[in-house]
Order: sequence, then C-alpha cells, then structure tokens
Amino acid sequence: MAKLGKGTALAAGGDRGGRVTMAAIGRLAGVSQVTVSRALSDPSKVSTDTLRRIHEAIEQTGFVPNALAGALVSRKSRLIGALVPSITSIVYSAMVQAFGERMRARGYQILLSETGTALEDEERAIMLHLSRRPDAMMLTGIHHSPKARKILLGAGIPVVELWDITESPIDLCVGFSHGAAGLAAADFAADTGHDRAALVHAGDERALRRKDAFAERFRQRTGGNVVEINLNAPASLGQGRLALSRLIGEFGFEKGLIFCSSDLLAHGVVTEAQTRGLRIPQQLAVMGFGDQEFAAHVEPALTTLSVDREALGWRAAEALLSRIEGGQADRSIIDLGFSLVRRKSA
Amino acid sequence: MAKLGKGTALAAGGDRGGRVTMAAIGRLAGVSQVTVSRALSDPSKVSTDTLRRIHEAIEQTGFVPNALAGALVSRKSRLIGALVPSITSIVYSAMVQAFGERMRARGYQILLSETGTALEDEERAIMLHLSRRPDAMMLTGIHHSPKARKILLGAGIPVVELWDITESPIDLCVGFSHGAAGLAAADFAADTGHDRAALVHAGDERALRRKDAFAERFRQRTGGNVVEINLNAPASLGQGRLALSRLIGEFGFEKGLIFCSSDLLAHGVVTEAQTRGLRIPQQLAVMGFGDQEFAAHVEPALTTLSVDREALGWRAAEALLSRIEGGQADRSIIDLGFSLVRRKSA
DNA sequence: TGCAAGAATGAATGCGCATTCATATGCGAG
DNA sequence: CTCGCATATGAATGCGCATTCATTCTTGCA
Repeated sequence: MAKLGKGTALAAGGDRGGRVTMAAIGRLAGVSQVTVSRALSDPSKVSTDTLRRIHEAIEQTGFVPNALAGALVSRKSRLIGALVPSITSIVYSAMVQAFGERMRARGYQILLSETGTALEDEERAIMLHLSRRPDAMMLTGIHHSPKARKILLGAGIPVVELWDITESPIDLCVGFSHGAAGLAAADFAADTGHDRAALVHAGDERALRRKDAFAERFRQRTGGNVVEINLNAPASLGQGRLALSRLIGEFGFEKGLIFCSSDLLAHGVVTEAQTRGLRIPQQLAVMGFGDQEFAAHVEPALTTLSVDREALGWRAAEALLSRIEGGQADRSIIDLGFSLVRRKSA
Repeated sequence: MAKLGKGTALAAGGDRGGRVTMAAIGRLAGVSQVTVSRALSDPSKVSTDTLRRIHEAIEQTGFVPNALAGALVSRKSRLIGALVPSITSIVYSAMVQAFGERMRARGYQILLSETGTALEDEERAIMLHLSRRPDAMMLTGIHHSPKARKILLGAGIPVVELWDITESPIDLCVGFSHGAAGLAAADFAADTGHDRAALVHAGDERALRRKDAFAERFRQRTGGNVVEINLNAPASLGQGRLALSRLIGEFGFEKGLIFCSSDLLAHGVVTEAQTRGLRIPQQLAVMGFGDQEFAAHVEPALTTLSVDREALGWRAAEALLSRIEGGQADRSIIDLGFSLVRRKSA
C-alpha cells in the first residue's frame, strides 16, 4: 500500500466501503439486516455464532455504520453542538476540551463552530447546528439574539449557556458572575492602597461587564481616577505591550493598578513595564484574568482572578448529560464562582 | 420570555420545532414537499409568490431543515471531519481555525475531535467520524495505523494529512519537512559558533524527528556534545522552566544553544534563565519552534522556526475543496516549508 | 391559430437504519 | 405430552428529505 498518488482514495472507494450497508453484511453472514443492527447495538440479543459471522463480514468489508440513517430514524444523533467565540483562545479551548472529553466518554461527538462576537453570526451557526439535530447544544455566554432564543427553545433539546450566569437562562447555565469578579478586583485594588487604576480589555461583552463593575466600585471606594484602553483586537502579548505604551503615552499612567481582561494582556503589560524599567508591583501593579498556566510561571508571577475552565466544561457536560438521559437536572443555574489568586505582580 | 426555569426548552419543544417537516411547511403554504425543498435549495425554480408563502410558513413555525435526512439521500453531508492531537495547543487551533473558516465560507461544517497521540485513539476517532459520512477528512501527521489507512481509503472521500509531508500520503498532504527543519536549526547553531547544544521537547512524533535531525547534523558539523530533555508532558511555560532547571541540574548545561520543540517551552527556558541571571544569548542561546504571536514580543524576542499555520489550514481546505467539487487536485503533496526567524534569543 | 418549448409544480421512490410486531425453535414444568 | 416462556431471528415500516419522471400551464413564434 505504498506510494499512493493522486485520487487513489477516491478511485478505490467509489463503490466499496462507503456503499456497504447492514443489509450487505447480513447477506455475507447469512442473516437479515435487523440482526446486524442488533449485533452492533445490543450483542446480547444475538447468538455467539451469528455474532462471529457478522464480525467477520464487517472486518472483511471494512463496514462503517451510517450514523446519519441511524440518527434519522432513532431521533438520537449522539451529536452535541458547541459554539465558542474562538478556539484559538486558550480560555475557550481548555473548556471545550474538558467538555468534549466528558461527552466523548459517554459516546457523544462534538460539532464545534466559532461564532466570533457578532450575534447574527451566532444565530446563523445555531441554525446550521440545529439542522444536524444535535441531542444538546452548548453556547458561550448569555447574550443571544431573540430569534436564536426562540429557535433553541423550539428545538426541544437541552441547552447550556457557559461562562456566565443569569436568572433567565434558555435552559441551563454554568458560569460565574462577571460583575462580582470586577468588584472583587476593585476591592483588592482598594485594599492594597491604590488610588489610580487602569483597565485594559479586548472588548468581549463579559470583559466589559467586569471592567464596568471594577470602575464603579473602585471610584466609589477610593474616589480615584480610572482610565481605560479598549484594544478592539484579540488578546495577545503584543496587544498587552501596546496597551501599556498607550496608557503611558495617552494618560501618563505610570503608577497604579492595571486590571487586564486576560492573563495574556497582563503578561504583555508586565513585559512592556520591565522593558521600560518600571518596577512591579511597587510602581505598577498588574492583575490578569483567567489564571492560565503561564500566570504562575512568568516573572513576576501574575496576580489574577482564577476560573476553573475544566470544571466549567465538565459541569456543563454533566448537566447536559443528565438532562439528555434523565430528562431533568437538579439545578438550572450553576454558579462555579472564581477566586482571586495573589502572586507577585500586584 | 423571561424567567425560564428548568426544563423549559424540553417542555416547549417536545413536539414543536423539532417535528416540523418540509411536508408540514408545504401544507401551510399550500404546496407539496418537493416545492419546499426546491424553495430552499434552488429558489429560482419556484415562483416568487410561492416562495413568499413558503418563507412565511418557515418563519411562523421556526422550521429548521433536517440535514440528516438530506445528507442520507443526497450522499452529501457537507461535513468535514477533522482530527487534531489537541485543541488547546495554539499550534493546532490556529490551523484548525483557518481551515474551518475556509470550509464554513463554502458551506461546510467541521466535526472536530481530539485524538491525543495514541494511534488506537485516532483509529477509533476515524471510525466515529466516518460513520457520519463526512465529505472529506483532515488528519494531523502522516503516522496512522494500517487499519486507519485502509478504512480511510475505503471510505472513498478526499483525505488530507497535515503538518508533515511524505512520498506516500493516503491521498493529499500539506506540510513541511521536519527533518529539514531540524537540519536548519542545527546549521544555525553551528554557524553561530556553538559547540554545545541541548534539546528540549514535549515528545510528539514530529518534534522527535526535528530533534533527531538536529542532533545528527550538529554532531556531524561541530563534533560537539548534545544533551536532551524529554518532558513527556504537554508543552507549557512551566515545563520550559523545569527543563532548564533539569539541564543545569542533571548536565551542568549553562552555556550553549537550546533548541526547544515549541516557542512556549523556549519562553519558559528564557524565563528560567533570566531568573537565574544567565545572559541570553551570550551564555545561553534559545531557539523555539512555531513563531507564535508572543515569540516576537517577549524579552528577549525568540529566535525560532516560523511555520505559517494559517496557510497550512487554508491550503488544506483549498486542496480538499477542489477534490470534493472538482474531483481532482493538481498536486497531492504540498510542501509549505518553514523559515528561520532570527531575533534576540539566539 | 397552433404547437413546441419553457416554467412551475407534484407523485413516487428510496437513502440506511432502528423499531415494532410476528414467527420459529428449544426446554422445563405441570 | 402439551403448554408457556425465553431465545433467536426476520418482515415490514417509516424517519425527512433529494431526486427523477410526469403533468399542467404559459408563452413565443411560425
């Protein structure tokens, strides 16, 4: 089977593997289609001898059952739709990984799409996903278009919204309060004696709520000044460096606490500060968000708000599974909280 | 639609949205099922008045076509299977992002699975994917179990293998030579006057080939010593720091060039070196691999082998699409190469 | 005015499987 | 023996749609 050139797969397969059906396996094994179906879904109902002949036929032909047909008639696709803003952000991919692992262990596959941040794109993606008749859907965040809500409700499947909580989820939600996270950061800033603060964020909706909560609480407690840089770009180390340059250039911000919407931005801010010879945390205190792996290992280690992304994905999967299989979950709103991890950067 | 408690979606949908069919839409619009099908797939074949009534009915009922049934009969699922070792690694997720974007633009959805590094897991994932009858498959790497190869060939669909090249791909491959990459790094190390080198890697199969090529070429050109740390863990900043600690502790390696299997590890090595007061690149030169976003922005900026991950995903998508739609691609083996980017760390 | 050639629609069919209902066989209890 | 029940199997059916073939209704043009 060496040296396979162009078109080999196409040529070889045209009417072999893809065309084998349970009926064909049955013919080979001297049984009917039903028996083949049973051999695969519940072998205990088939005699050992028949089972053996069926498996031989399967082996021989390379038969792969057609899950489309199976799902069509059984109304169970064993497919879970998942929508995230971006898979390149470790924040979401780590969560999806945990979610997917759990689901796969229970025999489900994940249909994953990126939606970006525009609600219309999400709506379109939801339609496409529902057309595959998933057994459940996972969405990121609690902000969706009215039509998206309506269609999801009409689909009659369990839906989990992740990364945030609300009193009125579509069905289930698993996350934490971003308002509370902003308040916690502001309290930390005030408690550690800062009277100037800067907010650096990459503009997603949840980050905005954290920063708004931070700004209000910080002003209220300290009466101090809060400045803000909205990057309108995906978070990255380079953007973090840029943010500090802009803070210094545009606001003369060289002393105080900087609350970043992600650890990556915080890392960039720290890097830029060190390059400029600013002392951390004495002059500039830096807080990140997310507690990603590197947060504990950069120098100085990042003070950050820690969110358990694995737990997020895991709990979401569990909640959906119990809905799918049991029909009801015990709780609809699961607040996983967050914690403030103090290290060296603030 | 506020305050939706448990089970709302399930209750609401049980026999609404999910149960609507083209036949039902047809009844509402006063036409047959075929006409509804045509209205959606080729509106030019339906009169404007009928079209309007159909769309009203769709709007009213929240109808979402059942792609399972459509795929079953048309033998086109508009689904692309994609297998990557891990989605949390930016290396793969950035590639999948580009791949998926391209595919989505052409009306395909991505069924994504993580396979880890074990061939049996990949084989199982391939079977599961093929059961959904994808129109094409994307795999990572060129090492697959014999059975996986056989089943993929039998499936009769285009298959692209990514991140590597070989003379005998299953169908198509898009990547670059890891051996050549290792040689380029070794030549750089030799050219810049190093006579000691260390290799730090996280153990994936392609990284091993790079390091083996490096070691052989480096010894051959310099006669120098090459030591090695195999982390057997996912690459991370913390693992990079650990690697340097071990290099120093186990081998007394405090001078020379360190070639890491990823930028993340290189960043960790650099961080640890700085913490220990080792000068970079004078004492310790550090090379990464991948040229990820942060590589240019850390201090000192990383010298690394740059691979265009977006191009990888994009070209793979293009190659598959032309196979799916045109039947033949012009080339089966696409070498995208790599480039050595010299910055400050080496 | 008549007829061929679209334009718009529908009836029938089957994709490959899970599910339901029916049938055949074996076997122990009465 | 005969009845009853478990075990092993098959025939029939239909999921929701795309596709094919046939039918009706318009048109344009000779």
